[in-house]
Amino acid sequence: MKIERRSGCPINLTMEVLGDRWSLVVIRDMMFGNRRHFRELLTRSHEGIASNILAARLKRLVSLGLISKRDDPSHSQKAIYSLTEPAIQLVPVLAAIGAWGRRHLPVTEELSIRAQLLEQGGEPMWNAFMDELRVIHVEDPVGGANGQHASSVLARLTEAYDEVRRSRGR
Amino acid sequence: MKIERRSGCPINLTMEVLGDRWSLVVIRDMMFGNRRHFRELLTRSHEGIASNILAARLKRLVSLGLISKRDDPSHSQKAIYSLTEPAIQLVPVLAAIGAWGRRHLPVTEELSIRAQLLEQGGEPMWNAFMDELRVIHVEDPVGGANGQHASSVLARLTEAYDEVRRSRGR
DNA sequence: AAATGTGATTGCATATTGCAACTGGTTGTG
DNA sequence: CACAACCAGTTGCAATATGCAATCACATTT
Repeated sequence: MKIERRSGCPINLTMEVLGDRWSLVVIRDMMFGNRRHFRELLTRSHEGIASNILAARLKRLVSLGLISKRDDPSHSQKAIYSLTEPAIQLVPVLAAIGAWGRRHLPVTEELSIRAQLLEQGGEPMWNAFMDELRVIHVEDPVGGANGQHASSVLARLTEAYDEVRRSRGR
Repeated sequence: MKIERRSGCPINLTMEVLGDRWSLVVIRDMMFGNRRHFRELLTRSHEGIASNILAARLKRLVSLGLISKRDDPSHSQKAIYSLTEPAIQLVPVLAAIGAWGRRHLPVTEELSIRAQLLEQGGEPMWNAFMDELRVIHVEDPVGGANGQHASSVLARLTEAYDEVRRSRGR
């Protein structure tokens, strides 16, 4: 995948890589929702990404080295997508973006509770979260995709999210 | 300006507002380069943004409330663009993005020195910087556009940038 | 009067996005 | 074994966005 490189500015280059409508949303779903298969990303997306766009984004992110793709041993047709180290290091970026969006945009409570916890947790929580992501995406992507690892930060975020959803009647 | 609102997730909503190739680059130039006029943003852009795209982005960002536009008293045709409070609060986001880009993308030294200093400075520096931005963009946008205010953080960043440029022969 | 500076707009080609339908294959079930 | 459900995408097509070069109407400076 060619990246334009109109300048060597870190902000510009990051926008050339992630400055589109969907890339960060896909990474968000993989990171916070542990969506690891094409169908999961497609059908459980709150925003309703189109299948051709999802396919194009996944291909692009793989070629840029932000995510990896491997066969799922349980099903010859299934593929497991995993975050790579560069994408895992986007945790502080997503935390900052989430904190900003929560303050300045019309977010809903259930979908912003995780951003709030992540902001409150600060750097120690981000580091713990990144360590967990390394286990389930890099060290054991297959087991990680199947939920075979205890992840305390991810579990706390997910629990808080489910809690709000329940209390609002789902 | 309509924002789609495909979901109330803070990350999604932020991408609906800022998830394109140019918006954050324009905000970056206003923030770190104090570019406050159309021509400045157009001709002193490292990336060479096209004039119609710049015009469209400025209009959009004004309508979203991220930047404001007022007449320049020194020239009846000139307009001064200023960051508003929401855009000023993007400082931590840009710091995180700059830090990530500096680590994972092929940045040049001269264009990443500011990202490095901003990362090292941490939250105290970001807060001081945001205070300075409030002075030159919100409290006195006209004087701020003319460089009439002492800004220690911005001055330090700019100085470091000029220093690297000189030492590499510009 | 002429040159330059100002914030844009226009025309046109190409690229991206969004949506719906569809493809070729695998797995699980009665 | 037949058949439905599941799987990762692809295809066709319309609408929108981007990129580039030229141009515009007006203001200020020389």
